[in-house]
Amino acid sequence: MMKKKPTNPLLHGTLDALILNTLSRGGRHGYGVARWIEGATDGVLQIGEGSLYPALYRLERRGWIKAEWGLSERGRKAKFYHLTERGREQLGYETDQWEKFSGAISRVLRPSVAP
Amino acid sequence: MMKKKPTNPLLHGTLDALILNTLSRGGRHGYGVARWIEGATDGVLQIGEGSLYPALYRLERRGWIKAEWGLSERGRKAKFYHLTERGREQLGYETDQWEKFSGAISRVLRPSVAP
DNA sequence: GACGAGACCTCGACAATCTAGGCATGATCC
DNA sequence: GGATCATGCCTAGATTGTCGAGGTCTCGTC
Repeated sequence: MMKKKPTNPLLHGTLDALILNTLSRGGRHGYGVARWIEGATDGVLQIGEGSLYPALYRLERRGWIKAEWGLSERGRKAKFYHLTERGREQLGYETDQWEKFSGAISRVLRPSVAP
Repeated sequence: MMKKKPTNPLLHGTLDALILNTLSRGGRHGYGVARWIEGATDGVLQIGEGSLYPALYRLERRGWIKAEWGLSERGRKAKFYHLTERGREQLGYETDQWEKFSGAISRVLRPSVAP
């Protein structure tokens, strides 16, 4: 059977860090952030727009990113985001958290590695 | 500032796999599963009972684990769970998913690793 | 006989994601 | 000129899973 989960709950909580990290490589508009993450992971991570935009607002509300309107490479109006100083700190914190927890989970899930 | 998230959203979706994996090492009662995971991760992962028991019911409802009452080592009545055949398949599936997604996330968050 | 730890259970709140829509514009192709 | 697609933004509602805070019962110990 192997019931497939309807969605992708593993993304839970990591989307913030993914977006912050993406923006730490240079400003990008929202749509571009999602495309970049998909490309960088060979399509493994798919960011739906219903997840993307709420996440961007959340990050902006918390002062971790800032937005300004501009024109995309293709000549359409687009909202460009860039990391703030506090956003960069937050990225560091969340990256640490990710390594700590994902490491712990991996050690349980993939046992029997000789020490 | 580095606002600390109230809870631990990284656990989202991985708790099932953690429980299934724990039970794949031998039957255990619910309380013992939580204690084992905490011990195996040096306390990094803490499983609250408000997360634990709902998760166990979920897994049982889906046919991945089965329960029977018994007596704990300390002589108290306890519900012992063990993996079913479908649970073992599911564990394989979820472990694969975890490696796939956590690998993708790690590659984004920790870039610049020479190939 | 009080008290803590073991072991179970449940309710309500909450946070984050997903589904599924909608809008507008520019490019491409028939 | 019209259809269609990709780009780019936005939102409402449902869903899911975790968490906090409560509660019960029993055993062992002091």
